[in-house]
Amino acid sequence: MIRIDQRSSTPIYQQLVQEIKEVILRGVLQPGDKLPSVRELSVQLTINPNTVQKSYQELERQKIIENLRGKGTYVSTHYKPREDTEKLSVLRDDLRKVLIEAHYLGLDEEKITEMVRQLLEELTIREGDR
Amino acid sequence: MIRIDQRSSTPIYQQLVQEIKEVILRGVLQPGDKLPSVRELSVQLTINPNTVQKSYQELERQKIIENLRGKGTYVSTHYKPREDTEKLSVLRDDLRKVLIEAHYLGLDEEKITEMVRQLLEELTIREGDR
Amino acid sequence: MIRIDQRSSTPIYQQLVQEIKEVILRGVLQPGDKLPSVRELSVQLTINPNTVQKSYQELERQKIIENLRGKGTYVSTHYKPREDTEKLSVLRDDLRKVLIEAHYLGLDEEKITEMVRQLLEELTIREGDR
Amino acid sequence: MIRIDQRSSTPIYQQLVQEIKEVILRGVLQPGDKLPSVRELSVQLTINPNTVQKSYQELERQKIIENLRGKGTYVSTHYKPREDTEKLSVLRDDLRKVLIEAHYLGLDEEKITEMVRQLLEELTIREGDR
DNA sequence: GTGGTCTAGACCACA
DNA sequence: GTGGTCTAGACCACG
Repeated sequence: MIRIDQRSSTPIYQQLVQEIKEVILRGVLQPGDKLPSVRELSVQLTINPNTVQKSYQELERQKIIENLRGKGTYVSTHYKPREDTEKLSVLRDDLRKVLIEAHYLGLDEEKITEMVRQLLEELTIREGDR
Repeated sequence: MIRIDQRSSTPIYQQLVQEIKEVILRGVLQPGDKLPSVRELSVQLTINPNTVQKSYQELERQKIIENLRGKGTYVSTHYKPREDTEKLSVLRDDLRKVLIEAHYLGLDEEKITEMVRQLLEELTIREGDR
Repeated sequence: MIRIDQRSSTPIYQQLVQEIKEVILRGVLQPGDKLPSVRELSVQLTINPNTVQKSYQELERQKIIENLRGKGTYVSTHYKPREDTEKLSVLRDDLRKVLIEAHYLGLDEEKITEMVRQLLEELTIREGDR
Repeated sequence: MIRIDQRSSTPIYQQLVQEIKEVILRGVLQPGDKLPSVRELSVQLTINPNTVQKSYQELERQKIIENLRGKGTYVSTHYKPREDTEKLSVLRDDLRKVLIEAHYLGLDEEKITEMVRQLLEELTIREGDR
């Protein structure tokens, strides 16, 4: 369900954050669901527990998951994006970078728009819809 | 014309690569135009010459600029994007990341699409069009 | 009357100690009053009986409540704060932490003082006064 | 300048965060000043570099300090507290806890208010004022 | 020389 | 059994 690329230059803990966010967004993990324990996941992915820990803490900081004392970690039931103009401006910048890159790879506007459309569709297939 | 954020977590040399690519894309620098010398630019941006050097090397590797020995560095006159399925897949992944992030910031598909549209427009205003 | 936040990072048993202290301070529970049994309270708050037990023990250690064997747990009738320079110095430290935090949240001295005043007022409304 | 209590139950990294915040608030370290490097401070305090690192990262997250790529860590020059109702409510709660504790230590309102006044005074002595 | 990441392994508090 | 903290030691990217 979750894949880590040990060879990638992006830190493992960030990959993991990313993957979990995606899994939740797609509805594979729903609000209230239990995530695997730190130890469990570390064994499964053959990475160090501390690394998993770091990812979980980052996700908790973002209010996407929450820890229930001694019971484990769960997908937040009440995640609410809050206005964050700074993050929004960062997002815009990241998007700009990607679009510039796309141009240099020879994609025209049409192809880019199509790729966006496709990805958005992919990401919004909820489990419940199946 | 070019701005570097010393506090950003993305390496300065990568920021610079990014900025130069954007400047070229927007037509501020056109094929055949001369880029500032490493020393010049390093002074102007108050960053280490080695850092500028590294950026120029990266851009040269990508065939976006070229160095004429003793004469300086110029925007390539013959840049041609080539099919690169690996880079394309990386791009797709980066785009996916941004879109996931957008969702968690509370943007719906409409707002995302609009943002893409806006950025694409911004990026394709060529100097020549003015 | 008593609220526990399972998601909070402060241990449940400490939250409970805190809450009971507050309830007594406000006079909702008066000296001599009976506290709910461990079992009762654990059911009511849907927490582990061991956790309630731990809280009661802590409160007993602080002489704030007392256990009459077989009869239940009662608010002490003879609580007397005793000079405890160590605890006082801990308190001072905790207060300092809060005040530093307040500054970093942008509160000026006036606002801080006002907040203290308000809270003190809130806390000293006794049931008997109603 | 900074003291860590290895025996304390509060994590070292949190103590360090706290201490640095206080040092900055008192003006011993001013905006733009360089903090000791991770390694340096870890040697000085005889704690693990990772622990210092964790503190620095937490402070950076709070925008109180910032990292200048390869040059070291500096006190932010443009810290601006931003409206954060959630943090404010946590602060209020913490303050309430302290005040309750104070009552149980036998302090009356007058003494509490006086202690607050004293601490506020202590904390707002800036280096520049000396 | 600076911080960022990761591993291995240990201990502890909490429920 | 769960996560939280800490240490020791290693490697790496960046400037």
